[in-house]
Amino acid sequence: METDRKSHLIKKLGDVKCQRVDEYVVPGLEDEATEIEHFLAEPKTGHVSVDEILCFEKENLERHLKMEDYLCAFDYGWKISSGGLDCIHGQGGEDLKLEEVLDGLLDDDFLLDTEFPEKFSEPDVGPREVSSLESNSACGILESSIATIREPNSKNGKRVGFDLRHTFRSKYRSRGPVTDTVRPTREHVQDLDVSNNDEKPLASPILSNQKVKSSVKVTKGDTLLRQKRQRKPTRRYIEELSRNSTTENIKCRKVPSESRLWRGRPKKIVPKLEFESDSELSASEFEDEHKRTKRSKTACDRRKHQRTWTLAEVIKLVDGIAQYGVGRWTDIKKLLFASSAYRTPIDLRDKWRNLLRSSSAQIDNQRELQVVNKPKHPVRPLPKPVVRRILELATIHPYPKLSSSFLHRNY
DNA sequence: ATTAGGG
DNA sequence: CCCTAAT
Repeated sequence: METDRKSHLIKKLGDVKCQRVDEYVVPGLEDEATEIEHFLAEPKTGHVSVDEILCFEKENLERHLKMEDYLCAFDYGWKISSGGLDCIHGQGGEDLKLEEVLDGLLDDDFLLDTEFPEKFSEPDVGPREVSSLESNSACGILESSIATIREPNSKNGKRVGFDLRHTFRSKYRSRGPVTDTVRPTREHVQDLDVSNNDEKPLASPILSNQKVKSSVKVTKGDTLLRQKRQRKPTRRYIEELSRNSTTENIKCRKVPSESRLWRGRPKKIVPKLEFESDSELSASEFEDEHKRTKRSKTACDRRKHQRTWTLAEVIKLVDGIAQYGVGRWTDIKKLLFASSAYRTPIDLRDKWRNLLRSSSAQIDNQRELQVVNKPKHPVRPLPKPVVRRILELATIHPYPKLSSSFLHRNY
C-alpha cells in the first residue's frame, strides 16, 4: 500500500520533470493575475481580492511567485532585454508565443534562480492538506495543478499554453472586478493565513515521510514546525564547522541555514528537553534548505544566508505597510508573511528601509538608468508603480531617520 | 517581546 | 542580513 503510493508518486514526478516549461509553468499565470490585481487595487481601499482568497492555496507555491515577478515585469512594460521583446502588451505583443516569452525570461537574470522541474519536486501547500495529506499529498497537488493543463488538449502543449496565456491576459487586463471585493476583517485574514501556512513540511513527503508526520502533528501556528530543534548550536560550534570544511558550498548553505532557523523563533515553544536530533532534518527545514538561494560562492561567506526578495514579496510588504503602517512589522509579518518562515519582522523592516533608499535613488537616476541600462548592469529597477507607492507611503508614514530626505522631494 | 539604528 | 541598544 505504502509502496504503491510511493511508486505512483515517483512516476508522477517523473512525468512532471518531462513536462515542457511552457506546460507546467502555466498554472502560475492565473495566480499572477490575482497578485497583480491585488497590487493594482488601491491600497487604502479593500485590496484583498476574492480571487486571492480563492486561490490562496496556489499562491503559496514559491514557483508561482517566481513567475509572478516576470509577469509583473510585463505589466510594467519592462524590457525583456535578452529576448528582444520590447513589451508584452505592445502591438506586436499579441503575437508572441508563450514559449518565446519564457525564453526571454529565462535569459533574463531577473529572479530566475531556480530550475523549474526542481520546483515541482517540492510542493508546499496549505496546512489543511497536512492532516489528510500525509500519505498522498504530492499526488494530489501535482495532479491538480497539472491535470488542468493537460486536459484541454493533451496532444498539443503549445496550444494549451497559448490559450492559458490569453486567459491570464484577459484576466489581468480587466482590473474592474477587483475593486468591489469584500474587505476581509482582520480575523479573516488571520484565518486565511493560518490555514495558509505554506512553509509546512510538505516539501517532500516522498523523501521524509515519517518526519513530516512527526512534526506536523504539533503544527498549529507557524512556529511549531521547529519543535524538533531543541537547542541552538552555539556560535562557536557553527563557526567551527564552517572553518573545518571550507571546501564545499554544502557548508556554505547548510550551516547558515540552520542558524537562520534559530533566529526569529528563539525560545517560544522550545522545551527544555534536550535530545539531539540534528541528523533529523524536518521537512520544513529541508524545504528551507532546498530553497536557499544559490549564488556565487564568494557571496557565501559574507552574508551568512540570504534570500532574494521577489517582486511579489515586495508588493506584499508594501501592501502590508499601507494597511498597518510603518513600524508594525510584527503584525505585518504575522498577517501577510505567516507563510514565510524566513522573513522575520526585522527582515521586513530592513527591506522597507532598503526600498525607501532605492526608490528615492531610482527617482533621481531614472533617466540615467534607462540610458545606461545595458543588460550587463545587474541593477534591476523596481517597477515604477511600486516605486510610486513606496514613495507615497514614505510621505504618509515617515520612516525615522530617512523621512527627511523624502519630504522635500517631489516626484 | 519588539523596534530602531548601525554595521 | 546580523547585532545591539532601547523600550
